[in-house]
Amino acid sequence: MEKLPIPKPTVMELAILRVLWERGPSTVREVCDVLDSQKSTGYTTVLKLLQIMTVKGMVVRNEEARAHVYVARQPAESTKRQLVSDLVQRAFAGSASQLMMHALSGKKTSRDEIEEIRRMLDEHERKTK
Amino acid sequence: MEKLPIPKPTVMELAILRVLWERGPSTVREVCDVLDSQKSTGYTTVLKLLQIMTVKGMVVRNEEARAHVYVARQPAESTKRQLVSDLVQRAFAGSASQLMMHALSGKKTSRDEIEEIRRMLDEHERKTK
DNA sequence: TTGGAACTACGAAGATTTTCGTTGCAACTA
DNA sequence: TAGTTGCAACGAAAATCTTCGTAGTTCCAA
Repeated sequence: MEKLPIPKPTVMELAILRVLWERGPSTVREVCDVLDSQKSTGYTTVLKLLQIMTVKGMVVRNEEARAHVYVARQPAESTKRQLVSDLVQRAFAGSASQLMMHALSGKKTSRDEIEEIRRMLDEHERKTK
Repeated sequence: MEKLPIPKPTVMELAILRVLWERGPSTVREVCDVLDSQKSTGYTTVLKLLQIMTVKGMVVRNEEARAHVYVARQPAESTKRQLVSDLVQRAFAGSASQLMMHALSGKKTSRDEIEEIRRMLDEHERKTK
């Protein structure tokens, strides 16, 4: 009954995944505490979300301890790639440069950040040569 | 009763906006035909969406003709900027370079596209100097 | 051993988004 | 004029996503 393609995370699911990526394996309580520091989120709400995410295959959990420990099943990288790719398709007709243009025109992109992007372009070109 | 901040378009709303941006002022029928070429979408579905978008202030319509003519109220640029900004915040903690990195690691970005991005970076740096 | 604290499971309410059936009207046509 | 077609309006169903109340368990401490 495995559905291989893990669906794109919803807004709340992504918020939870970010906590798991950052903290590593975490209990509902731990995820909840982090989220609460940004936006009040009820305990059972987070629990429910994690249960749903388990069914969707986004996370797996270790039930040995009384408080189950959840782990993101996909690494941050591939999920983020999926999100970007989705937006690029839906809003920019597949054009990465268009995406970049609009990212830059947004608020503050520091000089350092621009330099960082250049480094990435070099890197990327070197790798795919 | 004007709510100035136009909300972020949903998936379907964005699809419709893209048609309006591309075609310019269009009737429901025209939008519908374009959308249908990608994914079957019922006429009344598109009509309803456009009515909702009118209430939200995303589009305005000219009711002179029997078939109302809809126009996007925000230019493509600002809406796309909003979408990118939203993703950058939600998935990349505000880092444009992280966004870029994941965009590059996605599909195969052509050499030309990379060059194009470099040009944009130069441009952007020159402008904000 | 009893009571409370911390958890999971579950269902269902709320909120949002998407889809569509129906109705009524206006314009066209045979 | 009677029938047909195209359109707007509307309501409500369907599909998602988010939130939370309640019930049942387990564990610990007094």
